Amino acid sequence: MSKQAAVDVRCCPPLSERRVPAETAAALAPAFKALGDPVRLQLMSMIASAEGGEICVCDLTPAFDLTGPTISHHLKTLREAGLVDADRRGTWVYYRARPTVLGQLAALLTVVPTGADAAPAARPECS
Amino acid sequence: MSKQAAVDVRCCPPLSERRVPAETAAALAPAFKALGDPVRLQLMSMIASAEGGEICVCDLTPAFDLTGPTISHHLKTLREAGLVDADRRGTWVYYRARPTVLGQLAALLTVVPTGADAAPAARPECS
DNA sequence: ACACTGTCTCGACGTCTGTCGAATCAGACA
DNA sequence: TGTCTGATTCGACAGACGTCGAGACAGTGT
Repeated sequence: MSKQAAVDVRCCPPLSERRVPAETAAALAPAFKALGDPVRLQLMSMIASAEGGEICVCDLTPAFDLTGPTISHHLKTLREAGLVDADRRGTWVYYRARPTVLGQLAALLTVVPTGADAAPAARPECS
Repeated sequence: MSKQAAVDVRCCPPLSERRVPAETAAALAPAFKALGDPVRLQLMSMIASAEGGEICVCDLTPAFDLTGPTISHHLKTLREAGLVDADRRGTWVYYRARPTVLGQLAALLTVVPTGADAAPAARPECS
């Protein structure tokens, strides 16, 4: 308890809109740092895209060439960054994404189409 | 040259939409890692929100309680992550944001309001 | 009660990171 | 040319990070 403090910050004016104050940077940086490892980025994706909104650690671990303790460590990092929630159910532990925090980070990085375009259509949608 | 290789990856289906493949994670993680430091997050913001789209290192350095070399080191990190571009003009060096990469990261984190989702309003929009 | 399975914590290790001061490089201007 | 200022690179150091094996903890089932 008392961990997972990160990202209490009010909200999220785009990075490029106005200068991010030091406290906001200090609160948000840990979340970015947590995503700054390939393994954790994949874990985050597997959790966020899981059927039913949650996924068992037992499905996460075998997807990597890493030991259980190492995966557990990475999950802890994601948890402490406030990006995911864990929930033990019987023998297994399920992880669930916290869309709010993810949304804050996305909003912060959103590139405002400086000039005309005001619509949030800034979703490259990829081709 | 030859540095700043990061983020050549095609594009950006939201993290929560489909599982991010290992190569994509490996390519994108360095960018998140670069933003995972409070100082660099502030630097990135100052650069991205600068008037005229660019800002002089001489305006960046005095904004922190850090030495010149340290700021220079952080700027190099942002450069190598492909997040900014540097441009020397006479005595001064100007930094400019690369909105494309920023947009990719934002798209990746975007929370799709996928039908039955606990969280309403995907874009907190801040109040 | 016991054993078994799944997950986490602990301690250790080598590597990477953030910071600094000193030295170097790039232009401007006498 | 020489000197000055702004920015980067270099070398060093303490601390943080990613990884592992061993052990502890939580539930299930016999």
